[in-house]
Amino acid sequence: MSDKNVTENFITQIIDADIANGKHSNIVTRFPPEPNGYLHVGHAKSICLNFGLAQDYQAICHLRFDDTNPEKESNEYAESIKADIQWLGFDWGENNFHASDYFEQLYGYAEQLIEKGLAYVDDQTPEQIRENRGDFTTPGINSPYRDRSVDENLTEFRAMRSGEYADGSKVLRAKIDMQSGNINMRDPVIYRIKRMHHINTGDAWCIYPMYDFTHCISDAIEGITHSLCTLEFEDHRPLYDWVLDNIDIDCHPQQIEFSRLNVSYTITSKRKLNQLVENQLVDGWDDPRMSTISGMRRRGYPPEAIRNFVKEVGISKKESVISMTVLEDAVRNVLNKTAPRVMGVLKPLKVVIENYPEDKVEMLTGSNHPQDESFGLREIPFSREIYVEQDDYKENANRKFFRLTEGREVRLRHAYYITCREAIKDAEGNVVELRCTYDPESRGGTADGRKVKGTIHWISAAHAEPVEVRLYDRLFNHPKPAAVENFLDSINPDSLEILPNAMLEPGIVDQDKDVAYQFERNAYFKRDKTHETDRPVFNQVVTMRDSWAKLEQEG
RNA sequence: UGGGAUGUCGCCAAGUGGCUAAGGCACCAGGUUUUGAUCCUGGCAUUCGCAGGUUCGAGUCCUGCCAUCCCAGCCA
Repeated sequence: MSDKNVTENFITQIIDADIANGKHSNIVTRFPPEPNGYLHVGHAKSICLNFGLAQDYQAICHLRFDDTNPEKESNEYAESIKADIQWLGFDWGENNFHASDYFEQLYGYAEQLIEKGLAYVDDQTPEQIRENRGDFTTPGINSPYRDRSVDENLTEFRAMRSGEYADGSKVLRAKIDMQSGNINMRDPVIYRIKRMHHINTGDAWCIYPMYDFTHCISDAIEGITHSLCTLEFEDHRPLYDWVLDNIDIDCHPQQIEFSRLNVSYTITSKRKLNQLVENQLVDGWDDPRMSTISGMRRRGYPPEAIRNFVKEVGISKKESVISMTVLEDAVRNVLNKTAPRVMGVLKPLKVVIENYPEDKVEMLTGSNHPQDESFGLREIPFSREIYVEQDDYKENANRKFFRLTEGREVRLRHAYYITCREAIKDAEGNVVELRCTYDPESRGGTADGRKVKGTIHWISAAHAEPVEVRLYDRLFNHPKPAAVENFLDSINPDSLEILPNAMLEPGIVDQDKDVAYQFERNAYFKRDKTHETDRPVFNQVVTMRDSWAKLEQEG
């Protein structure tokens, strides 16, 4: 991969051309969320694009809250958005703006449109406006108020601002073309009356500008050069341009649309995500199974992995669904290089090594990363009673099973060769303990040239630290849950598996909370936010590739 | 029988008329390995939605067709 944040795409080509031909000396981008919810992977794409482009061109990217509809906005959301962007590794510096910072200027531009005869106050009811807008095949009908005089419009609009009219009783509309094939151009509403407390301007206003009027002007005020948004705004671009062409402003940013990011087996609709939270189908917005940025953070995804993922996926105008495996691969790639290796037994099975002295404890040396010596070594206690993974024993196993079964010898990672002698079962026939013997000459895991195919992980029973481990699977069973009639029907009932009795090698529970570990042969894990020293909880970040699981499934 | 967009390998995605159609994921086959992990090697589109046409030469240009997505909030 290149050292750029954003690989070449049709947008960088436009930018390069604009710089080459002198249209711009450099770029200014912006990420413009409405603070009405939590950010998800889809937003991550936009953040990585806008901030990444700014870094690549040594330019700046603004964070602008698109707060024109106080109905759904809150400071809590705004704060979470900032935290998510920072966590992803981006910095807006001094450039945190709000559309509401421009309310006064916006109002001025609205009066300007009125003075030019390009906007009018409409007294029709919302229903009348909708009816007269027409539909895809029927042109709209001009409002009876469309030809009010400039003076009357000015008077009416000022009265709207000063609070003389009830909410919803009047709107300001741009006078464009009720016959347009593009419905956005059929005299779009640009101001509405809404008596509502605003998170930034309080009760200063009772009229609020609409997105289409606000966004382009905000971009222009800030000197944005390239205004990047998603495909559904393609139809709005003529309106974006119309507004800027018809007010007195000397900056005209270029709106460019790209396709949204969809990841298979996930959902990115704010409404649906909210439903999951409301119905307590997940543990809040940051549930590790959620596609929210806070969810991925809690899960343990490294921000670098998300950045790499977005970069890998690319930018285009094609509607697409990216396989979740691409995201997981990005996570594994980072974790493989950064995660210290430790041993953790998820489903413990006790093993007694019959020929090992009862009270002996010896310290064995293990490497913290087999491919990177800089991770150093650690001492691991070994004793007569250990735990191994339940799945590492199988009765009547065939030759392909390189693990424990009666009479088979395996290597204990960093320790000794042991041979399984007998499985002890309870009354129901469940294997509850293994009796094994070890080869004292094989300390460290090497012996005479005997070939032992299998190496398994283990933990000294007396030294094991009990932890709760949470395993995650996809939240939905359907690759495109949003396409299912009722997306809740496609929820995977087994997306969370709690293992309350996992065992971890000593010395890990109190380590740095920001470290993700590889529990060798299992998966990558990271502390959950609820983790306490006396009640440790680890989340599975992502499994490792498992070709054995495939073989086993095939039989 | 409105307007806007998109169609290159199972999923993404380069390609901007001229050598054998990049790369990643997935998949398959080998090798190394004290993680059935990692790593390494090799295989994975005679063909670019379809049909015509222009050209010495087309995924790239033209015409027609087909498929899919978005738009009728006083949401963004």
